[in-house]
Amino acid sequence: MGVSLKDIAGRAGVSLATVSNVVNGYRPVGERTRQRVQQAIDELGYSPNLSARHLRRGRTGLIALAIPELNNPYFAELAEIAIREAARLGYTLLMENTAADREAELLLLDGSRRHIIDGLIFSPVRIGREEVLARTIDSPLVLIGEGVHDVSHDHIAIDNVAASHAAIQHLVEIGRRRIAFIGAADDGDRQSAHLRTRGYREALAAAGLPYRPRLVAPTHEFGRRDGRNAMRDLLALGELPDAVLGYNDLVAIGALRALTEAGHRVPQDVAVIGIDDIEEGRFSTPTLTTIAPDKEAIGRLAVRRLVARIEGAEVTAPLTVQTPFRLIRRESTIPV
Amino acid sequence: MGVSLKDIAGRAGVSLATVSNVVNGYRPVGERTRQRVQQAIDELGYSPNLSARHLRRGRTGLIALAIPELNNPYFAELAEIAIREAARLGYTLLMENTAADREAELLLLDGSRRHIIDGLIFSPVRIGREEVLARTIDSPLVLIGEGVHDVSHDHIAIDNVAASHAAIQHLVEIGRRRIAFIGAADDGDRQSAHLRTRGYREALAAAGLPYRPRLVAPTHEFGRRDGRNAMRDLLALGELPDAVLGYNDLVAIGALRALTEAGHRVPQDVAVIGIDDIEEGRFSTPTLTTIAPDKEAIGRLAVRRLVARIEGAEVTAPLTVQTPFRLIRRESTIPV
DNA sequence: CACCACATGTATAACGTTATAGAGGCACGG
DNA sequence: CCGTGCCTCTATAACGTTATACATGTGGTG
Repeated sequence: MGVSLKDIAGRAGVSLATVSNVVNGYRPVGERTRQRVQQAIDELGYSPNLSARHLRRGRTGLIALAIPELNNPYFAELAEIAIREAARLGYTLLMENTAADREAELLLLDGSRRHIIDGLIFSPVRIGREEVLARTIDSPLVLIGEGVHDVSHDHIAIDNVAASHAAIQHLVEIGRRRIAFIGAADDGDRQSAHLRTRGYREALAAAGLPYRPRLVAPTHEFGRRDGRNAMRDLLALGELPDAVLGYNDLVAIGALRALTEAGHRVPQDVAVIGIDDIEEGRFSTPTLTTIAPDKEAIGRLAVRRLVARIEGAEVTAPLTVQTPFRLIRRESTIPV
Repeated sequence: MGVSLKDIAGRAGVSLATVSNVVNGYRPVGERTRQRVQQAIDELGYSPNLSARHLRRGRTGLIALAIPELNNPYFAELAEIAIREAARLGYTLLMENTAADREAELLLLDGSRRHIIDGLIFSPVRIGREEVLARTIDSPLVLIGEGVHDVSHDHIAIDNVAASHAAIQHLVEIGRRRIAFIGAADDGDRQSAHLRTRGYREALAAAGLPYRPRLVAPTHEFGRRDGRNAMRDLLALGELPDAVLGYNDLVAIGALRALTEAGHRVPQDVAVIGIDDIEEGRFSTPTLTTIAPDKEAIGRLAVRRLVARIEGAEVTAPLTVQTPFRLIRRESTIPV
């Protein structure tokens, strides 16, 4: 089916090895033969078989980015950045969706897909430290997000505790006192939800505000629907907060919708803030105040680190980086 | 580095071929040996090398979905469906982003990535019929979207003319008369923009309404920002429509934002409708009326068709399917 | 003129897998 | 007791590539 080196060699009247040398420039080739070979390549439309190359050389030039939610624009935006950076470094980035599924995450680490890529950038949310450590890893792995800590891999994430702390601090500064948190952790499996809950509690304590469990709404998933439903439940209970922090922008947008539907004015009656700075929040009504992680830094750093590992930085100790974030004030939060 | 068949064979004290037979069940293996082999596999943690398998067998079990805009939730939602369907059929789907870039689209067809996947679902927007036809394709290709027509490949899309026609018809039915179109085609390269523009014009004509060029705003890209800017320009020109059709939901949401910012009430003063039915439109304020393509059908059909080709339906003639769509009324359109 | 360095090309052994051909053992019918 | 067939298992040749070792020719140097 495909055109192979052998076909080119036959056409150009040279040996197979010479064609290979022309293609990858591994060894010098005379100008005349190079031209003949090149011409044959152009005529027959040859492109190297990646599987065979990988088998022989151990490299494909492919890396993968595995994310838990394809539907979350945060990851789509991150992926876009990572794809660009990978291309800049001569790699192709493939996306894989684990759909926040435990089995899918495990399969990613053990599975045969590992054999086809040179390295993996992985954002685990359902498996823990032990499970990551237990795997024998033959190709480089860079972790992103707060799913796992203290493992012997490069790890890039924002400080989730500090991020939600900063969000609450902003709400406190504009005079809010009854601050709800939508999208808290309801069981043990999503680490960043726990961390953001901690930041929420710490910030309340720092501001001298009481922690009211009835203002904290756990959700199982973290989409718009979950945010809306949780907010509705909170309102149904008769708890009207004067501010709401969403686990992420999607949850915040869901909460925003529930508040609007119930006739509460945002931001006058209730201020709303999210985390992620997805583009959607710049176009919602009202526009959404948010904590913006430095996606550019996360995406680029993850790719660069992975490529460095692939190209032989085994000796270097695993790197743990906390990328910066900043508060972006928009219409959804104003002083009381 | 990785564990290979040879390692398992050594451990279990059988031949390499026997291990292979245990793994793929190609030939019967005695119960006792099967167990020994299985045990060795479990102990050493073997997983087959996909590159080698591909090289030998010609199949990887990998298919790819190449989309023009990762940031567009429409494609993310479509991808999610396709990934599920692929998994159901025993395939893994990889996503690739062409970023609506001409070079990237061409590379996809010629490039060496083709060698690593069994087939490709492709939504081209920058290359045309001739360029698709000119490629010698060695692995199956299914096209989606309206980028290319009448090529000798399976092709799945909605009827874009009919879709925008339906949208305009709805606006007319609720009494709107000055209907703008944001996100028209401004040059030759995006086919679906042309088609949707045509549907707009045809529907106006059918309703006996004049076509006013000043109400038609072309954009180069089709995101929220583009919709907002185009709408602002329209307003700046003093053209206040009583309804707006966006090329897609993102453009419509951008237009919505521009209208809100300018103090116009949606839907009372201006009705807004989009195309795509992305989740975001179910949570915006106001929620967005839209033309909903059957994403489930498109995603599943594309994958099934591709898998059928991979598994040997070469004889069958190329299939062209137009998937259905329907109008979903939400808050952004009410009668005058 | 023998020798060596160097530049260029080639033959070939892997990489890990699967499919083909065939080897060995055993039971059964003639 | 031999031929036949079946049931297991094994040896081995590919798949397309790259790296190593080797072969050839050409020019320069002692």
